[in-house]
Amino acid sequence: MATTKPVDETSHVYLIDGSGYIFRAYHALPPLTRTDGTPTGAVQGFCNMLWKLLEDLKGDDQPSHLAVIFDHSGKTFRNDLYDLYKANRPPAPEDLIPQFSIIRDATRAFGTPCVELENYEADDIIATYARQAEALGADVTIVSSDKDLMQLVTDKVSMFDAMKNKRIQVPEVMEKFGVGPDKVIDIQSLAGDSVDNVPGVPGIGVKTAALLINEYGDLDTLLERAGEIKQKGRREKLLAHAEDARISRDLVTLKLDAPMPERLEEFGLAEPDPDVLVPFLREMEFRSFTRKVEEALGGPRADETGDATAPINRDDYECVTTMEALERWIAKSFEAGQIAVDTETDALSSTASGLVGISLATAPGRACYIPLAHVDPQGTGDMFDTGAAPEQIPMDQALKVLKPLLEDPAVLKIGQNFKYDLGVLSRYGIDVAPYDDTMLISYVMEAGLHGHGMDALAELHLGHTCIPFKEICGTGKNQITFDKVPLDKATLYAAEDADITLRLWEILKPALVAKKMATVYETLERPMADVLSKMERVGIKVDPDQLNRLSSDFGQKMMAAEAEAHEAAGRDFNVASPKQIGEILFGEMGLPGGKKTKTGAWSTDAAVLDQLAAEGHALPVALLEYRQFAKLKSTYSDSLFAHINRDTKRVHTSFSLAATTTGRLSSTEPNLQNIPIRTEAGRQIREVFIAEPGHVLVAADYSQVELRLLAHIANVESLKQAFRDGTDIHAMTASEVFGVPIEGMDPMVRRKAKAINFGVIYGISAFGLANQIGVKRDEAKAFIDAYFEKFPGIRAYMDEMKAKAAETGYVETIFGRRAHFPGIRDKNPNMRMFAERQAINAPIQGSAADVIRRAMIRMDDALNAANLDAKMLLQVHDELVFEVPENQAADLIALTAKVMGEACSPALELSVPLVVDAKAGRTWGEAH
DNA sequence: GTGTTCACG
DNA sequence: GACGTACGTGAACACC
Repeated sequence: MATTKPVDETSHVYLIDGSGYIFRAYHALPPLTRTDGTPTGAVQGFCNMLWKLLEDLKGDDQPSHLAVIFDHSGKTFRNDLYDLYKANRPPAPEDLIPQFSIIRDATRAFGTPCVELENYEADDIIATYARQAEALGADVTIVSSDKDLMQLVTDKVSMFDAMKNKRIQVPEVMEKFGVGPDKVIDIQSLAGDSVDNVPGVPGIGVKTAALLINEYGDLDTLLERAGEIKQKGRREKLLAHAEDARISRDLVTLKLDAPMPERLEEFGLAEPDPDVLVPFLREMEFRSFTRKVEEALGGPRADETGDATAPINRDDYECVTTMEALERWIAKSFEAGQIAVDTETDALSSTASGLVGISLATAPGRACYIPLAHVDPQGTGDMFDTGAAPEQIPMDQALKVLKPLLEDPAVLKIGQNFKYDLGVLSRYGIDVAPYDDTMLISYVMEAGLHGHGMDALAELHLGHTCIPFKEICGTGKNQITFDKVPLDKATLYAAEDADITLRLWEILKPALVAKKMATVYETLERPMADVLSKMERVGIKVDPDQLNRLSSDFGQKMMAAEAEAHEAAGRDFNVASPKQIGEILFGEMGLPGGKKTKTGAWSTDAAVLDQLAAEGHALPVALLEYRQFAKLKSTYSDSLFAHINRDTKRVHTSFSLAATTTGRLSSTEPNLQNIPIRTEAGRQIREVFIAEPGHVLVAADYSQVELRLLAHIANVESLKQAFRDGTDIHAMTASEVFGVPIEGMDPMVRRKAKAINFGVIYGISAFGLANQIGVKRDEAKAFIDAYFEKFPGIRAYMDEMKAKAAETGYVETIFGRRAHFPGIRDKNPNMRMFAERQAINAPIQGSAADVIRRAMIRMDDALNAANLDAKMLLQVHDELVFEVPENQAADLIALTAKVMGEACSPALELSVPLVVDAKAGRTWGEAH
């Protein structure tokens, strides 16, 4: 921060014209944006200039005092003098506007006073301070190249053009205006200024004005004696526009008695505080600039404890191969109280991989790798392998001493995507606790802004590029598993992961608290790692024989459909190629093509083929048939079979906690959240998911959670009442919108209302609704209008979410989870409208995600308390699937209804009931 | 690697 | 007045 120090003859006061800086910075830099979409180009340019100035001034010209002065937004007293003043200025560019206030923050972050005053321009404040400093005997430098300030130049006051690195003193002013600084005002009054819309005298420029002033002495004398001028044109112009010249003089004359918001003495120069400036620059994501500043301000503050942003030095990592060294690291870990932990395995799946090694970090830069199951890198790995494995601690011995550390309640274990490591270690008998997860911390704060994998976070927060996995293990068919990586290379990679994780935690955890997102993290995210890790490990049983039967059945149907398609087309072609299908249908057969894909190719999706089939063509029917069975076979029956775990004979999906913008989970390898249910053929896949003998599957799903939450969030009394009464909500909507009684309602009318209800959740548009229910666009629009008429609260909700997103860049769920939409500020209207629909949908979808997360987190304790041997297997957004001994099914159904139904309390009292439908069956299909 | 299609909520 | 649009995912395949 600036200090207070008196101004006297020894002082040198620097006054920076901030507004001039801003515009120069804006035009000098490309339009950078931060990851959240905030434009930052001008901010960076400004920071660069300010930093460079401060650096350049070290030495002879070292300022004693320094301040940045800004124009205040809005009108000034000059507009009262002349209402056209600066009237022809175009408005500031749209992406500059949000940067004005950030630049003021930047100035303060540099520890530099930041001055502005309502009703005055920066120039007036600069003028007032300059004269005051001069009167105290100080030297003054005005950092600006604005000619309007040249009237202030004296032998004590000079200007400095930071761009051209040029000092402007009396001779330079003389050169520009042809007169001394004391006559600059007179020149400007005559010459005017088209940029500021100062009228001046038409036809008189700087050259002529200088001539006249040098002849007549000053403006007043000139105007008095204008009649004496010989040249007719000049004489008449001056006589006619004398008043304009006087107004111009009032406009260009700088105030020397502006009120001073701060005393000059308070501008005492001080070195920027790295603890303020560095975090600011980092938040702005000026990565290389941040590092530069860091180094200049005393270098990275790496000490014994290490600093998260200190340079990463992989040479300091230790490969731990003796018990003695391991004991040393364990002791250090207990001492540190918090360590980063990362596991290396021989495959990507936490449920089907062997532990290969563990890395630890006790402080930034202090990390080790403990290899446990590395083999000879040159070895073939088969029974003829004679190569010796590298020297390492036997796994059981190492785990025996690591277990107390990893389970110690006083030592926090920090991981990145820790669900993975929890799962691996759990299979080796270690239940890690307590823990933090940097991926989840990042997700809670910045969902929607960027990915949350380690590479992305390291790049973002540390400006560090991690060693690519490919570089260690290779790629394609030459890829090796981690246990074959030589220990030196493995150590670099593995220890770096732990090091980075610890550094990320040191940066992210305080930010989590500062942003008040710790509650969301603690109640909705962190516990989920445990819950999901357990579900993944349990897996779900599938019937392998049944899968095989389905695969061959689907295969036969594919072949039949393919033959039919070839027959209908009159030639052979690749039925799986949308490109060839398009060529045949819309080229050779000359059918009228409907939709195009976004690349301009003919669309051949199911909607298009359905349409053509309805028109009586045979080929699209065969293609639809083929596609259906090809999908079922490749994506489901074949894939599920391939995913059966060799040891458990079950299928173990992996749930991603930080993949979606809204808070939903996703499921991969295999995706068990999109198992078919809508068609008869597809439902056969569901029948393959079975329970162990003596057990049943129970599927418990929320009934219309999203609509219920919408009713609650948008506070629509009639909808809430309908849910309380247990009314059929779509019928009720139809009745309201179309004015028909619920009794004996036409199912088509109800279908339309249902589509509207869903449309609302998705951020409805007439086009989308028309498309969905097959009506004309204006008809759809009429439905929507009628809907909003009946439920004005919904429209208010939508407007509110759009406004909130536009203002803050994010929207929130009922439990405070945030979803960010950088596209909301995109200059492309389509992108913006897309972001608006997302912003409407996210609080609803995200709140539903929060609700089921709360239920899942409580479920384990609830099952234990009820003495049920049920296991939670899957989550499908609004549904939980359990496996339970047959005789406990009824109890489990009652329990799920209770736990899921009461998931919001006590944190929140929902104004609508949450209804849960639960059913038991021998297969997943049966449980529906 | 990108685009298209299609499975789910 | 034209433009392109329902929200959120993951996997397989064709094609470059």
